[in-house]
Amino acid sequence: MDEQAKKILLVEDDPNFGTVLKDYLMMNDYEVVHAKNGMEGFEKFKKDDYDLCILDVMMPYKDGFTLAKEIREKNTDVPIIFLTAKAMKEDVLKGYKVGADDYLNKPFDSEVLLMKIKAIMQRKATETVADSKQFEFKIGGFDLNSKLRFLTYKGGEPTKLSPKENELLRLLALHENDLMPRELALTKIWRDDNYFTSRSMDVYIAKLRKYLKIDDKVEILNIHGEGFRLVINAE
Amino acid sequence: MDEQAKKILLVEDDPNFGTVLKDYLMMNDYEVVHAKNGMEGFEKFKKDDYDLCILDVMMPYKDGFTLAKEIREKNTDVPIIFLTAKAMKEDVLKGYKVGADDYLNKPFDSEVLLMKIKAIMQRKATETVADSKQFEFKIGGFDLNSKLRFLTYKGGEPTKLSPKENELLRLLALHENDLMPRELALTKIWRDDNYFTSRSMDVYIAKLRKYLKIDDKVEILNIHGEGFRLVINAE
DNA sequence: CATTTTTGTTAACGTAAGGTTAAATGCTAT
DNA sequence: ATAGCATTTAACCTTACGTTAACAAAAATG
Repeated sequence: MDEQAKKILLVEDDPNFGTVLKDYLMMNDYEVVHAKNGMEGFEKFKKDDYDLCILDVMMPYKDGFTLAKEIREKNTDVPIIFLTAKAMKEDVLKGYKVGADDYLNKPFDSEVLLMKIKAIMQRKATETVADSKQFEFKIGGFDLNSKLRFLTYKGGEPTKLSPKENELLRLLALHENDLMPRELALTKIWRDDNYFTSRSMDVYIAKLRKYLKIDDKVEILNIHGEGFRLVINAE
Repeated sequence: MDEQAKKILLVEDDPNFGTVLKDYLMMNDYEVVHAKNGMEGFEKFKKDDYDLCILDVMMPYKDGFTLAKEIREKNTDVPIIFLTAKAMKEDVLKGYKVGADDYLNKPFDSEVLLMKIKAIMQRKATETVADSKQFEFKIGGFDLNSKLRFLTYKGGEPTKLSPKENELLRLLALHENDLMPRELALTKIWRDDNYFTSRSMDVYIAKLRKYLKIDDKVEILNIHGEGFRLVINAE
């Protein structure tokens, strides 16, 4: 079952600490690639697939947040853990905006890190099955191809969807007939939850409703203060 | 499953280091041919098929980059790993867009090399199966002979394609009706991913579209921010 | 029922990506 | 050297996206 060693990209400029951490992780059966700065980290990231990234925040050439942002552009799903020097509130906040899964203040207990890693891997393992690999949805009379980003109604001309439209509709479809919390879309798609992103999301809901209008069995309902619900009515 | 020992061409002028490295690789079940300079390296390369080349950069008679370029002329697919002295900055390397799969700074950890080799072999293994050996495609009313670089429409006069046109169309055809990521073409064909190569690719997309225009069942669609899709519509 | 909060809708704007064309450069073979 | 390609660079244009703003409507609050 637990076939393949999970691969971790560790980006840490302090050579001592980095090596120690790497060894520790490897002792715990992870495959670890160690990059010494953000620049190198990104190169390594591009070259391979990783199950987790651990990024130091303070680094020369390219700090951890910038690196995370670049990584996110290429891959929306890799979990990221930040290592921060002190409990800087802003740092933490900034980290979550980029879609961090966790953060740790240095110095930290290595066992805690290990637990966090395990938890994240676990989460990903169960998430992935249902979520991550599903790209085709039947939504009433529509077919959504989420990989190629198009929406077809009864085999007619496909409508092209923008990335945001596509992700939002996909998320709604994953929660078909169920509540899709506002906050979920904002953190997953917009990676930030504030007044403006929320407004932006509303704009996209409007766009989707327009697309879906031709099928009156399909509608997006609002649940005030909670989120939205993609409803597919029977014939 | 893991049938044949992978064959590695090692070109390294330092006899001590070269021998040690060769032995180390052979201990890890690779078949290794060791050449002592670029000249000899190229001779050996021509004489056999290799799964990987490891080239020292600094060598008398013919340096690693020059050798790599010659190798590339004969074979666009062999992975190449460069061994460079620590002093050399990445900037210097970037000038040589030979399509290296990786770089290693001497002195390096032999385990790291081994991991890189494994990763590269793995990558190639999954890529190669479907891809590497296919040279004829039916694209709607067209026939593409990718070996001779001919594009024929309904048995008419063949159009000659330039190398880049040909490779790009072939890559699109390999992903027929599916997304062909921009980045894939840039790394595989242009061996570099920047503003200009990207622009260049667009120019070639335009050329291909012009060729394909006579058949209105065939079109190249853009998926904004992702890549292109060669669509072949039914009758 | 007045007021605040949340959502709906449309349009405008800025930025980035892609499309097109032509000129400059590079390459190869004569 | 130079003619004839292939390819890249450049400039310029168009389209696509996403955010923001402004205003309207609906729902909650009290």
